[in-house]
Amino acid sequence: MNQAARRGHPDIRIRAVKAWTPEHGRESTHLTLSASDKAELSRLAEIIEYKTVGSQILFQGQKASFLYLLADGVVGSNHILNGGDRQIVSFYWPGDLFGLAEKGVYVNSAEALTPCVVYRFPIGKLEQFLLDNPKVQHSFVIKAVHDLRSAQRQLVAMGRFDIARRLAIFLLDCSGHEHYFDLAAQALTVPMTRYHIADYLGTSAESVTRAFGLLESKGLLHRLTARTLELKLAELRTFVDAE
Amino acid sequence: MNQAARRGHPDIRIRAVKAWTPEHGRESTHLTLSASDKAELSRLAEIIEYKTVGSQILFQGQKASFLYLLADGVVGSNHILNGGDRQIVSFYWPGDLFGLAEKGVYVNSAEALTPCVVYRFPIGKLEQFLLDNPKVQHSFVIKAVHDLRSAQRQLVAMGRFDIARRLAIFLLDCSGHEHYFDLAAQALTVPMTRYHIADYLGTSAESVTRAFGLLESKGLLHRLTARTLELKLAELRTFVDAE
DNA sequence: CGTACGCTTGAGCCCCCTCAAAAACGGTGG
DNA sequence: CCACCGTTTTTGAGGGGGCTCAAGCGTACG
Repeated sequence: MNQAARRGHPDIRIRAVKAWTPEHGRESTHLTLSASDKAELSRLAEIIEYKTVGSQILFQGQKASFLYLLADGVVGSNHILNGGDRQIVSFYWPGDLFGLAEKGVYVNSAEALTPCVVYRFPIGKLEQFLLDNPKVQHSFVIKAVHDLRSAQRQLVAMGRFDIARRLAIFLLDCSGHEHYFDLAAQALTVPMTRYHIADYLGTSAESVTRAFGLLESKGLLHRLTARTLELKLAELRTFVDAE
Repeated sequence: MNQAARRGHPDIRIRAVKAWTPEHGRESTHLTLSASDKAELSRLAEIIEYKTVGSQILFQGQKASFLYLLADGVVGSNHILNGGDRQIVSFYWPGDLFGLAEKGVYVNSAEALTPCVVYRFPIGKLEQFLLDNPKVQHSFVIKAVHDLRSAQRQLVAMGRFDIARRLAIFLLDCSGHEHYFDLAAQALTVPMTRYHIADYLGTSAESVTRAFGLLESKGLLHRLTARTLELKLAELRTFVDAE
């Protein structure tokens, strides 16, 4: 078993951009929960650590008893088709919720792409807590809407962008996550393999490599190693915007 | 102005499949709201009719002041890119919510594909009502999660299915909406043009036509007219499942 | 009855997929 | 510390699905 109970209590934070509230001043990337809400939430949950890369956290088709909040690490959520093809539906970063279900059954599997720490909430207790705490439930609405927007953005990318542009968007997304992007050096540490990226972008690992080659030849990034990239954020953005 | 106030109060229903509740017996396609909740909700909203096909209900980039509940008709929600390309992010059917926003601004435009009737909720009032009525807010969580699943399903289709299969999935989705699918005759009345379908499937109108041709040649459907199709549901499903 | 829009069909080309294999990398044990 | 081995990444060649451009056809509406 590659999971273990823990002592320390990592912070409970939910990563989301607000839907209906205009932003004044500096953007905040996380929702604010009161200290007591955090405390009560953490009392509902179990903290679980997945120490080995590649651990399966939950399985498509399994009875859905828990909702997961990622405290640390990166998780990939994928859907397997009859033919065996795999589509990664989303990557999750610290502060994200995962364990999407339909009629009580998980819709996708979830795999740890790095060592991970998660809060695991029993669905029933969590639902009751949310009904008793409308403000917290409101945060969950915002989070769901946030994830819906992300999915739609990816949908637009899949429908209208070629693979180089999809990759550029993906890298820009990654660059938004502090722990994996060194602001000083503008260096991104990509936590996933070419295969994961390919399955996320709806293409093949070979095409991902070729797209990296193209972006590099255009001077939009520089490969220090296969998994550490020096990004030119502004140039990548104009490349994407040029459509 | 192609909108007008109305007398009658169409039913307030939210179309969604539950996330964490296993289904016992017959599936219900809509959430249940109490009569009093419905009454209070309808008091918050304004009923608006869009009588002409092609009416723009809201615009990408506009300040988001309202959330819309579709009571009758079909709506397309699309995102326009710099280059002018259009991606339809979702079709909405009676019981669906639309008007997705980020930081107080609509992310997509919404267009009436048929004459439509909508409930228009002022966001501020609606949010306050949801905070005061946790059970109703819970329904909105379920609905957001439902839409998230739909977006992810479409993502899988875009990433892993060829155009004929995407079209088949789309037609199967359409066949789930009573008003447009005649169960007795197994005849679907498609409310959108080839261009709409193409922009939804991430392809071109020409390719949509050719995909129709392929499905027809395989005996999975029969075109009575361009917009009325006799579907062989079971055959379409096995075609999709064969991947 | 004409015109605009939606639908269909055809021809040519390009992006990207697949198959194949080499090169680079990382971890393990001697 | 180094040699070995599996995995990951890269490169190459060939073929096909789908895009674009173009034109003909059907149909609804003024």
